[in-house]
Amino acid sequence: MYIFAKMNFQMAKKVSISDIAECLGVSKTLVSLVINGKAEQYGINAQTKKRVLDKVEELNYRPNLLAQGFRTGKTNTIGVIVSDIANRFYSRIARKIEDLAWKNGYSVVICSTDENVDKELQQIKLLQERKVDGLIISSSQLDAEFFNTLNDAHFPHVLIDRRFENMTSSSVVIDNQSGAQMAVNHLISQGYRKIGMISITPQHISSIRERVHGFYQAMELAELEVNPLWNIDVPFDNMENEIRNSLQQLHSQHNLPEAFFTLNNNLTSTCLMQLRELSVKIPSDVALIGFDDVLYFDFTNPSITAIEQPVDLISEQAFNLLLKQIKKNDVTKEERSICLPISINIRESTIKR
Amino acid sequence: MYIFAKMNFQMAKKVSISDIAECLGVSKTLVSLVINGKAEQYGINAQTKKRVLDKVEELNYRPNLLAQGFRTGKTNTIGVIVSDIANRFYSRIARKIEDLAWKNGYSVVICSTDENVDKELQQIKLLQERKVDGLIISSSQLDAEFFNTLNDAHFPHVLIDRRFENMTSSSVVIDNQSGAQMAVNHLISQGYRKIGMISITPQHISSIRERVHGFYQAMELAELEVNPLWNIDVPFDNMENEIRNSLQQLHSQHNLPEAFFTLNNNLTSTCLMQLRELSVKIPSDVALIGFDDVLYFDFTNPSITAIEQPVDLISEQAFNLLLKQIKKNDVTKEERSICLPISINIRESTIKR
DNA sequence: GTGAAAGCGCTAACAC
DNA sequence: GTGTTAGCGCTTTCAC
Repeated sequence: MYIFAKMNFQMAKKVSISDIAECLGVSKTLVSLVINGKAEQYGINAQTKKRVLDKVEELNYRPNLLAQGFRTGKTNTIGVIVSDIANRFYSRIARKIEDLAWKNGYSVVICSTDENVDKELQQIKLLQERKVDGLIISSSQLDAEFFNTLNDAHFPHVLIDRRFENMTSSSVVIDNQSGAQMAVNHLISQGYRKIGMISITPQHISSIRERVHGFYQAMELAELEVNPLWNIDVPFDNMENEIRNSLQQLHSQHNLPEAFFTLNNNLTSTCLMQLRELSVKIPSDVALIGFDDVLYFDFTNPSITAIEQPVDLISEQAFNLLLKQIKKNDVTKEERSICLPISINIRESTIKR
Repeated sequence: MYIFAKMNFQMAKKVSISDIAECLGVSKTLVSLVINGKAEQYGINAQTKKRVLDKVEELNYRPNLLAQGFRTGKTNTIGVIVSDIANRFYSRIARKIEDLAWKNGYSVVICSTDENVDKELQQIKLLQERKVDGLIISSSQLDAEFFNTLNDAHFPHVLIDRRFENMTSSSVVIDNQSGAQMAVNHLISQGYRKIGMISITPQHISSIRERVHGFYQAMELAELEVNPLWNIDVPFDNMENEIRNSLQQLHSQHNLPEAFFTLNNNLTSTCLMQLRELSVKIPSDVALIGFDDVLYFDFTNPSITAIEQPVDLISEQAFNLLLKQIKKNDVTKEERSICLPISINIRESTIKR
């Protein structure tokens, strides 16, 4: 098999549809129809069909994908736009999407936005010009209006991880609010009362906003006070320094809360590092729970409790929704807005001894 | 800027080069030449040029990239093929390449092979049919002959991370042998004598083979014996179980070595987990050093000593080599084979107290 | 059942 | 300096 494939490869010369036609003394049309599986539909003679197919095999014909794409406007390529493909959450999603795409004959073009709107916009435009058949996108800071326009133009696309109010586009997100509540309630059940939160700006990103909302709601329901000093808000591009400074200050004032809830895996890792640096004991001095679980939270010191997102499911649902649009199947109002449940992995960082 | 870009976006109708030509009463050729910056070269009147450019602006003309690609055979797209884009080493490389590509006007198509030769071959073929301008590839199990053929055909490509003997293609790898020696020597300098190695099959992958070789060489130079029982060799797809079993057995026989050298970041993580599971103290019972450093080795328990690969540099050099080939600049025999130095990050897991 | 021909949007050789 | 023309490889309408 391997050797055979390799041979095929070497031979890959440029044989076109008209070469086949000429060889066989038939028309290009016929060849095209057979190749595209429309033989039956057009009532083409079974023998003729076989002759074509055999010749295709013999000459090892491979269609010129560019010509095909040019002609049809279809490229069998989809675009994936996220803030940073090196972030573990997104790289896992990308991997899963790539697998599904491969199985369905699609290639995947990847773009990282760095949470930059202009870059994101340029990337969407470029991908459209490249005539990708669809887009799966975790949008930084565009808005409902923008995607609605895209939707009205019937350009297949699915938003993941983040979405906008009053948006008619398809989307797959997770239940951020419940996730945050689950996190806070777990802390409360362990007896923590003074709870702080470390979040990231820009805060209008829906996933962040909903997590923040969930936090406040859970605190309110438990009739716990939210101390603004314990709510640390850091910018996307200077996380580490800002977290260090804030924690140092609280620590020197002997004013750390009993627990921190961090809003994504990067914040969690950074927070862990900085607390260790300050020799703050986890969880005895300060407990730590994070949104978004990653493999290594299992063997850090201490291991870290985290809210887990169903990465594979997100990818699958998003891909299915996209494929549906590409195949021109209607996506009903009910189908197009998917919200998936989260779960919690409880580990040492929140267990009171 | 944002609003403006959005407006442009909405307007994106299909205006072609002949629309411009017609509007202006000039020929398509002229428009094409101006747009492609060949006005001077063809001695085109500055005024005419301006008229064209203005019209392009006014009508918000955007070239049809598919038509362009079809005509020229250039797509401003490069392919990146690795074993698994969700692996942190590769996702970081992909990210860096993507950045460089973006800055140079290229898009990136990503493919994961799962170390499967047939899949890899199919992907290379597909990308070639899609007429990507070049390929950066960490090849699983192809061979020098294959890539030499590719090279003879002047298809731009660069191998990273792994390469083959007698290969004429460009490649960027790291100094695996020295890295392994550095690791072993560090262990020796800390007083460890009984040193084991955990490696992965298929072992003919050059990076793995070289690391193994470096290990043996360093042991020999130090006149230390290599105990075959301490050399654990696990398959790519069943790492975890095999490592667990081997360690359990050695542990129950009270025959663990004083230190383990693991050949990639996955092996390191898995080994750490399993040793912890067995309540083996690191480094007092067994020390641990890994090839390939990742962020979180800094805050595991204990933190882990590791050989660091210059990820950004690998990406940069590979991209530059690729660009050079795409631009038809000669890559000399000296330039085409790059081997980058590694470094060591010493942490708790190897420090004898 | 099959073929002729047009044309997608662009580039480039050649003509004037 | 600028225009004419052919054609990349494919799909698709329409004619026979």
